[in-house]
Amino acid sequence: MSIYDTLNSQQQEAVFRTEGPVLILAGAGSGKTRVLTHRIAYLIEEKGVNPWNIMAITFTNKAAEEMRDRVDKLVGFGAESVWVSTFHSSCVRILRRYIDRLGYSNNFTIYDTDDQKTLMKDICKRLNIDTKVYKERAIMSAVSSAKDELISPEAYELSTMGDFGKKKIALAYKEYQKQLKKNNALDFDDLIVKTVELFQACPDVLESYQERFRYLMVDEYQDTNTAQFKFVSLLASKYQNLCVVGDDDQSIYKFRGANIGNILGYEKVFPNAKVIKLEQNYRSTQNILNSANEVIRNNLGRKSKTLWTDNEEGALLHFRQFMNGFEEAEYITGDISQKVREGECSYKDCAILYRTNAQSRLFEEKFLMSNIPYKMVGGVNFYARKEIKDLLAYLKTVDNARDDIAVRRIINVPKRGIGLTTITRVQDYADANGISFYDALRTADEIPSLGRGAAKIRPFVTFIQSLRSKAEYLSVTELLDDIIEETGYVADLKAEDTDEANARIENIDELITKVVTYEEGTDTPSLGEFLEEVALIADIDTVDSNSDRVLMMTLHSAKGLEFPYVYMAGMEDGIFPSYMTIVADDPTEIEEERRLCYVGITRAMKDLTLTCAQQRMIRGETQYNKVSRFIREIPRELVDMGQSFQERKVKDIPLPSGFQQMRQAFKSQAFQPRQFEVKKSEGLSYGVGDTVKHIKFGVGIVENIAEGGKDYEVTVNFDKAGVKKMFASFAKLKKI
DNA sequence: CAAGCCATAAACCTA
DNA sequence: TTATGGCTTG
Repeated sequence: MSIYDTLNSQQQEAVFRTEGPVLILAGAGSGKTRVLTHRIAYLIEEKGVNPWNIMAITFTNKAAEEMRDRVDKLVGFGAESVWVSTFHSSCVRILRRYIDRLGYSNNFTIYDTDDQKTLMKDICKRLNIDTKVYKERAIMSAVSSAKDELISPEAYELSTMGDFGKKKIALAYKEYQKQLKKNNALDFDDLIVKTVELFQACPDVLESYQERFRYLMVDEYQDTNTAQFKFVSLLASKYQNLCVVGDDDQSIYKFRGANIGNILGYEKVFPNAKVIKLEQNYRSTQNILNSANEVIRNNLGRKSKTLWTDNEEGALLHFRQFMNGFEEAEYITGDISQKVREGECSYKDCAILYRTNAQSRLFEEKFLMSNIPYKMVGGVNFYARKEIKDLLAYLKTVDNARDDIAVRRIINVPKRGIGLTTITRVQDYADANGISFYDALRTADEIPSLGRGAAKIRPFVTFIQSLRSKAEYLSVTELLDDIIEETGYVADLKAEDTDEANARIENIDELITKVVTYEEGTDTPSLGEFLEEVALIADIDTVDSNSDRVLMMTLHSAKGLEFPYVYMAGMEDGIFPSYMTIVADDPTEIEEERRLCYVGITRAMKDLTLTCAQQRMIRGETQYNKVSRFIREIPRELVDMGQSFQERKVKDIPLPSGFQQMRQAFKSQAFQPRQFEVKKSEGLSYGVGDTVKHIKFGVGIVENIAEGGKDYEVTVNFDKAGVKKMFASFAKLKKI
């Protein structure tokens, strides 16, 4: 009995076919990670391949770690020499070694989205591009897509062909790359692009990596872009042992340049490719799987496959519609805490998935209120917080003073009386003399236009210089402590003594912890390596599967994960699918949303709840959305329609049958007054003279109720807030 | 010349 | 509802 006997025959085929190009079409939950890990084990143990010659590329660091763990368990020795990492960290490792061949220096900095934006803003100013007409964001995304497609600034310029707007972008693109190089910095896209450039410019480097990585495996292949594809195909072009695993139905990163053609056209690029389909699902119940199949069936342009499972039929899916987002959140949190209380599951078995991060706030509030432990993935990235970025900018400045963005970020943090005017003058001087911003600062005394300003700059330069010499012998932890101490960063926050300032201090403490953890866990810790690790960290990477908390995240972040109980919230047209894709001319955009829905449904192992709200506050405005079209695509016999929260609270109203309610939900236009009429008659549980409670204004007495069109207008005299008029359906008054 | 205040615009998903 | 930029004031 070998470890391979536990695989089904398709999985075995995928494992045993080690030579030549292989495309594994792996449906959701079909055990692809298992296949990949077993394949690595097979290569090492049965084929005698040196682990050193194997490379596996995953989507996130978390997935890489997980894969390494599993390979470790499967293979007795040598597993640690297998190169398992993400595209980005693989490329960084290669570039750290060879990027000098492209004229950068090897200690380059990595710019995150914020840094990119700062730089782009700068460039627009410099090139006199009116950011009212051409938004930095739009320019950036144009540049980014160009890079994803491996279009150089020069090639982009040629393609503009008299298009005035594109010409501006071409100009900005060119200047942007020039500045990056001057700052000795790369953005995320560059990490891939420059590696490809390196391979193309230096055949000897390419050759050495081709020899090293004789067996290549790429996970989540459907989300690779053109540049990434070029990267792997260059590496694989010598030995052709490229095994890619993906699912075209789970391609959800088109907006980021993912080229679904990479998977649909794989056989064209590698004509002798062996295609293997994994269609047996080991994760979900039949009901969940059938729903997913029915939804995704509505997409054209996909490789046909139908997932099936031996698992039991399982519970029906649940669908619940609520009056508003508050009730939706209340229901989901209540449902989770009930399940936990009754011992059905623990918190970590549950996940709430939503389309946009903004939807998380209501859940967060409810979780806090009901004392439920939770962890939110995404939102404002820890490393994007101001205080963290400030401190990191100090570290970056010490590490690479050519990084103008970092230097300019901290030159006046804390306040040193160096303002925009001074900075501009220094920048002009630097540009005129072809030196970096920091070098200009060092010679501030020689800049005539500065005048008195030069005196303010001097202490800053001295400070940085002393940090740099200390960096020679101090650990990263000590260096960071020194920076915090000398700048008085934490001391200033303490003096502020607001909740916000305290939260910032906590974040800084966390950063210190992270530095300490890093230094303890590495044999040869270095400042540069720490900064690099920080730059490439994704939110999902920090999720600890051991702690017992409810997870909440966007549908995108949920890819690759699974949970026994899944709640998909905000299932409304306009939210999911998003408004943008509904009004778009391009029908494939809806298809991408549908794939996202498919990803969401297939995260669930046992139980899936779909919820939506009739009205929802979006950026301070109330919107009325109809039930998501994706709900309609799920056969109703697979769904339990339940009773809405509203109706459960008002017991004396006879409940409509689930079927009727569903029909109504499906029929409902964006907003039907008739529906409101129903709510109106059943809604008010209070009358004139009753004491009521309002969520914000507190306790008050109802003075008047007036019929106003589709709603009641209630006048309440609040103890604290005074007399207020409000609409009954919005105010959510409770009789006490 | 810098710092604070007010008006205004903009909002998806991300390594 | 929040972030950004312009404007005013010290």
